[in-house]
Formats: sequence, C-alpha cells, structure tokens
Amino acid sequence: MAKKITIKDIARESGYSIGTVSRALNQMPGVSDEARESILQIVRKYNFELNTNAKFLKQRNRSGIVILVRGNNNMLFADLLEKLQVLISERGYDPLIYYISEEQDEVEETLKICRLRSPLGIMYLGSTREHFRKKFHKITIPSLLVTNSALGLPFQNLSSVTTNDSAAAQFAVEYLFSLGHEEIGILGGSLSDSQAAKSRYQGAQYAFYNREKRFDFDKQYSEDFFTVEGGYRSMKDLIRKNPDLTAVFAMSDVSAIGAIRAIADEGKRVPEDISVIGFDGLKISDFTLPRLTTINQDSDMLAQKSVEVLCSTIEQLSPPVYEEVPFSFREGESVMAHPDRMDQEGIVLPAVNA
Amino acid sequence: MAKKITIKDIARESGYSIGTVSRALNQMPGVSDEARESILQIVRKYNFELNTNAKFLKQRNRSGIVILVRGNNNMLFADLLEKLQVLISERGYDPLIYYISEEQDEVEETLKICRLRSPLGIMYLGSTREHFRKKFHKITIPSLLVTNSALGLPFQNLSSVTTNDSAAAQFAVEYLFSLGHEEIGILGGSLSDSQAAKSRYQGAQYAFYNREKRFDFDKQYSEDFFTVEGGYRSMKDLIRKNPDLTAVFAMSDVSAIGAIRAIADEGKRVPEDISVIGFDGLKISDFTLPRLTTINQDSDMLAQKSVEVLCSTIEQLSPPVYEEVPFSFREGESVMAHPDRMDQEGIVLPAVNA
DNA sequence: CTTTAGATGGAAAACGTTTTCACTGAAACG
DNA sequence: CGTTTCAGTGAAAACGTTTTCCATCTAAAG
Repeated sequence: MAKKITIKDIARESGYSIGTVSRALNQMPGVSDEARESILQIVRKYNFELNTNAKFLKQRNRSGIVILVRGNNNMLFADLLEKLQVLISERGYDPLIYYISEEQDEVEETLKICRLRSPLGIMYLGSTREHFRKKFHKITIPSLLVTNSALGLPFQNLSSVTTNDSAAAQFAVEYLFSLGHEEIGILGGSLSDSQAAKSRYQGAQYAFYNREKRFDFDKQYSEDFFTVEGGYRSMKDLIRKNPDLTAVFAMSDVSAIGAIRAIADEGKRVPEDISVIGFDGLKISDFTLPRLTTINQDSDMLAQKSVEVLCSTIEQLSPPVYEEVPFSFREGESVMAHPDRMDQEGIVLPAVNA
Repeated sequence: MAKKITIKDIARESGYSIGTVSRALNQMPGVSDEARESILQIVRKYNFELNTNAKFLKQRNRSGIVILVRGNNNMLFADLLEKLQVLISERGYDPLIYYISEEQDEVEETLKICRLRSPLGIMYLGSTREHFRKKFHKITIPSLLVTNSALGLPFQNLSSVTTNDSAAAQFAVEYLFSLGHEEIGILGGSLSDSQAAKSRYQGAQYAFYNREKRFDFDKQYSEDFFTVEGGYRSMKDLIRKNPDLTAVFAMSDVSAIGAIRAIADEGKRVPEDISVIGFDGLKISDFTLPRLTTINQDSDMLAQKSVEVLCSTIEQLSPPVYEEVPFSFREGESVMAHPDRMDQEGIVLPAVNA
C-alpha cells in the first residue's frame, strides 16, 4: 500500500485550500462549479476517500440513531429492523444497529454506546424490564420504545410506539369467549419485565371482566420468556395446573408455536382439545400445522410511526409521545368453537377496534 | 448525554497527566502500579471509555467491520449476527450492521457504505447471486461470505466460511435412501444465485451417484426463494410434477416448514406419506408439528471462524481462505422409513463426516 | 466612481487520542 | 560523595478532518 493520501494532498495538487476541498467533498455551498469539478477530478484520480475517523472525531457523529435490539428471539424484530433502517436513512440520519443479549445491562450498554458514538437518539426493540425503568434516568437523549409502551413512565425523553396491545388482547380473549370457551389460559412474557406483556395481560383481564368471568391467576396464567421454549414450558405448566383448559391466549406467535408443541406432547390436539390464539402475525405462523390464528401487528406502521416520533422529538425537543397502532386479526386453524358450542350459530365476533 | 467525558477529565481528576492515563489504559509499561490503580478507579467511576475515532485516527488505523445482511428471511442470520457482533467487538474492531433488501444492488450498497465508513472488512450474510460475482471486482477490501462458499471465485480478497454443505446434503439424501426411499425430491434456493444451494444440490447428486440412482431434474427438483412461501411453492410444484414422491430434502428449515404445509394442503401426511428433511437446525423447527428432522449448522463455530478468517486476512493481507465447518444431524419426526422398508432392520445411517 | 453585498476561498482552531522526548528523583554504582 | 542509571512522569506534537471566522474579489447599486 502506497502512502495514505489525505485531503491536504488533494488541496495541494488542486491548488485550492483544505477547507475548499472539504466543502467540495461534502457538497456544501460556497464552492464554485469550476473548483468543485477540478477538485473532484483529482479525487477520482487518486481514488481518495476521507478518513472516517478524523471525520467522525471532528463532527462527533451528529447523525447517528441507534437501534438497540435486545434478545433477538423475537422474529418480529427482524422485519421491523430492516424497515426502521431504511426509514431512518431516508430521513438523513445514520442508523446504527446493536444487538445485546438478554443478560447484558441495557442501560449500561446504552451509555457505553453513547460515549462511543454520541447518537442523536435511541430506539429500543424489545425491552423494558423493571431494571431498565429503574436506571433509565441515566440516559438523557431522546429515546423510544418500539413495541413496549412507556405510557405512565416518568421520563421526559422516552416515547413509545406500540400496537394497541390491550385492545388486541381483549379482542383475542373475547374471541375465545364468543366461541364458547370458558377455561381460558394465558401465557406470555414476564409481567414485571415486559410492558407489552403487562398491557396484553390487562386487555385479557378486561375481557374477563366484561363477561363477568372469574380469572384464577394461579390456574390460568403462566409466564416465561417470549421464546418457543418459553411457550412450551408455560403451556406444560398450565396444563398441569389446569387440565380442563380448552383455549389459550399466547402473547406471541413463537410462544404459541411452543405451546402447540407442548399440547401435542401432552397427547392433545389443537384445536380439537385446546384452541390457541397467538400474537404478532409472523409470516411463518401462517404455515405451521395448524395455521396459527393470531393478532397481527402492523410492522410497516410500527416502523413508520417509530421513526416519525423519534425524529420529531429529536428535532423539536418535544415532550414524549405514546403512539398506538391498530392491530388486525388473522384467522388460521388453531382455534375452534368449544365442543359444547358446536352449533356455531349466533357466534358474534367481537369488533376489531384499536 | 451527561457531558462527554474525555481522557483529559480523567487526567485532571487523578492528578496525573494525559500521557500517563493513556499508558495506564493501554496496559503499557512505564506506569507505577499505584498510578495505574488510582487511574483505573476513576475510570471505573465514570465508566470512561476511550474515543475510538480519536484513537484510531492517531494510530492511523481504522476499526470498522461491516456485516451486510441481505434479505433477513433467513432466521439463522439472527443467531449468527449477535454472535458475530460480540466476537468482532472482542477483537477490538467495531461491528457495523447493515440490512439491505433483496432488491437492492449489494455491490453498489457496499461501495456506498465503504465511502461513508471506510471499513476494514466486510462480511456478507446470505448472498452471492450471479450479479454479485460479476461486479465484486469493484470491491477491494477484505471480504468474507458467511454461509456461501467463495471457493473457485477469482477474487483475491474474498474468503468464505460455510458449513460443509455438500457433505451435509449428501448425508441427508443418503439418509433418505438408507430408509428405503427412492422417489426423492429436492427443493431449495436458486442454483444460479446461491452458492449454498449449488453446493447442497451437488452433495445431493453425489448421493444419487453413489447409489447409482438416476436423478430426473425435471421431476425431482424445484427451486424458489429460501423462505416459507418459497418452500411452499416448490413443494406444490414437486407434487404436481411427481405425485409418487415419498421423501424430500429441503435446503433450509424455513423451506421445509413451507413444504410441510404444502404437503398437508395436498391432503398428505408428514412423514407417513412424504418424509421431509431440512437444513439449518433452527430452534423453532424443533417445536413444529412434526418436529423437523434436519441438518444442523453450527452457528457458534460459523461465527467464530468467520471472525477469525476475516480478521486474519485483514491483519496479514493473506490470500483468501475457504473454511468449512462440520455439520451435525438432528433427528426429529418428519422422516420415517419407506413403507416397503418398514422392517427397519439393516438400516445403516450414513456416516456424519464433514 | 464609490459603496455594498454576495460569492468564494484561506487560515487556523478544534476534535480526543497516541507517542516522542525530555525531565525528574531516587537507587545503584564506583 | 559524585556519577550513572532508570523507572515514572509530563508537555507537546502529531493524526486528518470540519467548521468558524475573515479576507478577497466581483458585480450590481447608488
């Protein structure tokens, strides 16, 4: 490798000053077309590239937006990620994606990243455990939870964009009720760690309340990670605690897939013995056996709103926003009417209202 | 962000000079234990970290390694990504993740990224379409294909780390043969676009050759994207072309899941009517109905080797390396012996030899 | 002719490190 | 005791940019 060629060399050879070359290279105003052209020619000749370290050192990365993904098990994230990245780029920001594992401390990692890259804002995909809420005050740049509500949290720099989890969950459970199910189980992520889980749990509770049904927490609820294994374990747990279960609301599609496996391993069938409704609307769960009946999250709109909200809080230093995106319903084959209700007459679907 | 803290601040607070702090932080000689300890304490207190841009600017080296993910459908990638990122960080480099969609021109995108970030190297997750191979000469920095072989390509800066695709595919098909299947179908990604697909196809052909079986391309092969939908379509296609099929080798787990759905939609059962063997060993495919029998890719080792190879080519400008990682076999429930061969006696598993 | 304003371009100060060099004081040596 | 040595330290010069603040130069306006 020949000696590294710098902007200074370009300046010398072109006869213009360093400042002018820099401006020409960054398409800034204040450079005549003539100068620009002659500079670019020399740049091309030497295949010159600005040194990124110097560049970023100087401008202190004033364009980065970090997307922090925690625990990549959630397949919805993969979909969201790509869309987020594109939208962020389109707005002229620079998307920086980081993965951290479940074990790492998201606040400390955030601080580390901030120190390193000084981003303008941060998006969190999949996280608000208790811990996070306790330490978040350390973070002062505009932030956004995607998929977990920040409503009610006392942070002036933390917005959120979520599906209308509560309404969606309520719909899901009412749907099961409307099909004649009485013994309905709920499984999903940790209520204390995941705000999404909490909202969905709450929505489910409304459904019980509306129907004046009793909900026995110990016999009808089980929580674990939002993973296939988690769903599997929860379902096993539920069946053990309540063998009469005829329907289950799983708070994510992957959990549902694990749950379906668990049901099969217990020698029962889906949906004949136990109906399962999921949450997410993953592409893959439309191809499983049985096809999953599920609540569909609108990843396009989630991504779009997320970028919109974060950028506007960055640009205008506005107060936090808690946006909700409507859900939709996707009918598969994993839910059927309760055997006592096989007439199918008079089943009225609850309204899909976000 | 709480005001940016620099080495200067550490120096002031510790009472030592900037130079000493720098030496302490880089475990260089010439610092007393006492000074080192007292400096480190303050560093810990503020969670201070050296600014990489400044550091690398001074040292005249760069630190970025780009991971370019194309088409995020492949769930294996999510797993790999996190591991790659961690390993790259551990080596002192700076992982930069970019997603591009299937439609974008990966070479042009790479060049754009290079202009922006001047990375030291690039890893490609999931891509070597024809197009890529045609234009790759434009890229001159050390590169690596993860999961697609670059063996035989005429590029001095392109290495690869793959599972031993050919051997694995050969094993898979021989396994089906050993269970008495004769009418075996193959489905997967595009042979002209995906080197992985090509290698797996080749391996499968060896199995046919070894058994002196004829392979009728038109009736036993169908290709589509490496997605659930792709698998679904291919399987439909295969069944139409060859209704007597009793076993299928799917070149990815997601394809296999789509294929299983297609088989079900045709009114047949897996594995009673058609056996399906997959490729990847995704966690989720161990929970489907039926559990998928599959070739397991060792994502840990893939990640580790990838980082190792790319870093060493970066550091030593060494010629390209084409590393292969051994596969393993995971038995599920999606494969059974051919009805004519139900005795099960004398079935000898082919050897798992990568 | 002046005056003014708008382009254009240059000089130089950052940005946060690493590293060289020179300077300490104290221990080791004769 | 004087000299040498040496580990430990600090000061300051890079590293290659961006960016601010001026200084020109031109052309239009008065």
